[in-house]
Amino acid sequence: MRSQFARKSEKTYHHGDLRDALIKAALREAERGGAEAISIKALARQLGVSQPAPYRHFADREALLAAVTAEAFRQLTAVLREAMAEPSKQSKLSRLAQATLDFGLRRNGIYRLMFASRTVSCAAKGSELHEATRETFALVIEALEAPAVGYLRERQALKIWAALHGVVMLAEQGLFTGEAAHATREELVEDFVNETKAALAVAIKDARRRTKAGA
Amino acid sequence: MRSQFARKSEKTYHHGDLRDALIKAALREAERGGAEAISIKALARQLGVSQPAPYRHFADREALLAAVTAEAFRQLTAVLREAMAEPSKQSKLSRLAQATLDFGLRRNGIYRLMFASRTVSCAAKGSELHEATRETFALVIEALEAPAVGYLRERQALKIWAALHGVVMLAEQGLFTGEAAHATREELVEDFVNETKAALAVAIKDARRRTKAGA
DNA sequence: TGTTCTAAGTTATATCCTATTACATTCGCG
DNA sequence: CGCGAATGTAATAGGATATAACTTAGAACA
Repeated sequence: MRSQFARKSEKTYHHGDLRDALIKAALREAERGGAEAISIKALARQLGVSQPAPYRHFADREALLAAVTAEAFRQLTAVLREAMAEPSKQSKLSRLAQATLDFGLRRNGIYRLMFASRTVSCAAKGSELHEATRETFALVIEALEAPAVGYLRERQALKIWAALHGVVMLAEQGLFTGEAAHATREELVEDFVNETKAALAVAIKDARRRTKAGA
Repeated sequence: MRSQFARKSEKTYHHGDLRDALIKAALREAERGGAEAISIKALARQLGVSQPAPYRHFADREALLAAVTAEAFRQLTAVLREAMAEPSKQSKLSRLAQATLDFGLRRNGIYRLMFASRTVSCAAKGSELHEATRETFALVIEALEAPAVGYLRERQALKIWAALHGVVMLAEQGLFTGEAAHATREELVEDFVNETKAALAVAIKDARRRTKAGA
């Protein structure tokens, strides 16, 4: 693999790994400015190739965005997996939650690309992007550290996942800076984490009791 | 006020109320397609004025988006106020929550304009847009139907507001259509509503007990 | 090893969009 | 009624997406 820097000096006809370089460069652009900041023309310029060259690798801008978003989801998955793996007094769920918040705020442009654009909802069922999002969600379920009892886990995972995104969104909007913000974002996230744990414990106990009664 | 249709037939030099017509037309465009679907040029064409005419009313595209977003917030506020006002067996909070979900899904393009773009976070403190968002949030606090005890209300309002947005986001992403979706969106929202009520009741009772002890 | 096929570049071009400048028209107020 | 400000228009510059037709080099096989 030839880097985009090598390309600039060596000036070979073929870039070597333009597709990958485009995704990486697009991620950098999205980091500040979200999806709107991604311009195929500008990327081509950056990488030292002609303006239409990227179209050899992506049918159109949407296709590039989908690939970039998929890569972003994989990065988030990696970050969350790492956060869950490191030894800590906190629960896995708490670490996943705080890591999500951190990712959402620190890399907000990318985060908006992932959750606030229509790219994901347009992804077909077997697509790279669709798979990447499902893998991330699977990690949320794993973080609950609860046995699979019907769909209880999935339901609680959906709830905490939704709540987390809401906190990131409102934080980005600046709703935490006014007089309303006597709760920090981290505190709110921890609230949601604790409520999730409690609800999950109750629901599972309840389900088991019912199973026993039925047997 | 002269409508954009009158403009087309009468063909007067001055539109009459171009600023307002632009905002209304832009809202229609945003309804399908979000912010990206708003093109100043296309709007001008629709309204039968020259392409640069809109720039007499908005410094640039961002300024138009801000005005459109502010109008969207006012519409949401109106919808929520109405939902809260109508007689119902449900609590005010529940009605506000379900109405928000409905708005977020039915008018998703506009919703994304309001919550998923950087327009709001860039709004200056005294701006029209900033005021419109604060008014909406004030309604959330009102829906709690709780006395002001410190910042307890604000905190719970933030939490339910965040959770609601999360549900809308994930629903739009299609996370409710897989095997994980044995809970409908409405059920999840109702869960959050109930948790909020419970948490609020506990917190207020707790705060009062402490006040009494202190007195 | 040499030929050829194909993937991955290039240049040229069409079309759309934002935004500015300089000019024209009309509204409203003294 | 006349003049200035508000609100239009035409012309134009510059950037973006996307396609078509042409070119190059890498690989694959005789």
